[in-house]
Amino acid sequence: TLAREKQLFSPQNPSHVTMYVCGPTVYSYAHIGNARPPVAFDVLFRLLRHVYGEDAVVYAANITDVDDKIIAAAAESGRPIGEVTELYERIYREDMGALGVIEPSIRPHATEHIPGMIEIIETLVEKGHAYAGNAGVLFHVPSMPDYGKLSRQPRDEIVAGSRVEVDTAKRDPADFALWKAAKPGEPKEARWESPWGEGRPGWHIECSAMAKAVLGETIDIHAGGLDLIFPHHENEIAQSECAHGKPMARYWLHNGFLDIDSEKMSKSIGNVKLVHDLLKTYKGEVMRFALLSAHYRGPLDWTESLLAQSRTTLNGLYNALRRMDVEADNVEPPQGVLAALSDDLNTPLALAELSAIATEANKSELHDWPRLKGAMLAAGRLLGLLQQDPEDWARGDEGDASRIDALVAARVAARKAKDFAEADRIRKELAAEGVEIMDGPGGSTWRKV
RNA sequence: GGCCUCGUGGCGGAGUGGUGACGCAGAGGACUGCAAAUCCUUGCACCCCGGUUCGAUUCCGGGCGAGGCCUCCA
Repeated sequence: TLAREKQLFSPQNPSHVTMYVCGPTVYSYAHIGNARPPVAFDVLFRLLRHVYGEDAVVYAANITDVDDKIIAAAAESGRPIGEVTELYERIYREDMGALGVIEPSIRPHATEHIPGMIEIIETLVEKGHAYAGNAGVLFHVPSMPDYGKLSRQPRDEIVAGSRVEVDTAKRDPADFALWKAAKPGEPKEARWESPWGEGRPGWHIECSAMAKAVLGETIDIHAGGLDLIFPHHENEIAQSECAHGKPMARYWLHNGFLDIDSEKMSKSIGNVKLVHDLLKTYKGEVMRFALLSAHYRGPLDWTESLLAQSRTTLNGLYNALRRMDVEADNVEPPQGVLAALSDDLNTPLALAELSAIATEANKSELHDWPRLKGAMLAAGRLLGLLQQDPEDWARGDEGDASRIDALVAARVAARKAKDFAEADRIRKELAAEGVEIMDGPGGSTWRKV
């Protein structure tokens, strides 16, 4: 984003590659749009680990557990702040896990890094980039000559077109809060001692401090949603670079927005879809496939038809794996898939490559199965797909498999005896409960549709 | 107003200065007792207007259209 072009990635230290993605504020359930960055950059994490080695990549995704919204949510429900944040963090992790997101290397919590935040703010005050007032400490935007380089917002325009309320405490209208003085009535758990009295950190400083603490002053990759470019990431840059005198991140990546049925997801339209709820209807892997079906930088329109297509395509891929009933070779990911992902995470192209391998596999003979199955699974590992047992996938949520197995066996016997009326009757009976039978030369299999 | 994306066939969605990826849906065929699954075949796609070029969906300019950001929304 900073360069406005694709660049060749080269880490500062190939044995210690660092990436940071802004994580959730844990005060409620995550919606499907919230899931896009964790899923997209999970693929990046997997790719980097493949290229540089599992232990060489350090991925930090924070948990924002102090924030106005959290305070409000806690007050509203009458529960302690810690209880609210713990609950929603747990749900968040479960939801992301269901989408195939592997745990980042580090999950820093804002509340664990307050001293680090205070330290950076002190440095900024000392260096003349920040000043304290009654309401807290503010970053002085004009003190940074190249402020706005990420969003390319001319500073005057920020002020002229902004929705900023005139705040007399600010020396410049663009100045933003580093430290917010506690207001009367605010809960104890949301205030910390500081050189400027009791209060809590501003949003932006949290990420600056956490990134520095767990990854260092200059990180390789910083990523997040498009909407964070301004002001969040712009302000992170301002804080970190003014405090440390070096670039905060060498590469910035931002994912596009997710729409629902061609409309922006918003509470006012009433079309917000929570991951937690969607998981009751769709398998997490189907949702992940849908999320990866568009390039991460582009928009993604979340529709019923997208989900249906994703499910069908994924079924086909699992079908191919199921057919190859052999031990898979442990092979490198297919070149085409690796090349696609290496080119700015081109997941749609990678999925196309995967489909091509599946087609080849469906045409192949036994002696090619270990290699092709291995190739599909290796590609799947990079994408976070196809890691389930194909039999389990086919059987879906069907609990009583033995009863179905018995019926299928009875039908096989009927067919052998050329009693096709009985065979068709059994097939019809199973179809009524969503079980589809597939007859092959080697016998009959079934799957839950 | 400023900054920034994007506009590809029924749908999703890559990509490229010159033989129309891939998936879904549809049509035809093979296979099958019939199906399903699978395979094969099939689809006069690149918003409009100029320009550059032997040739543009791809490069340049201008329109039109859609969307995002402009102080705490991924």
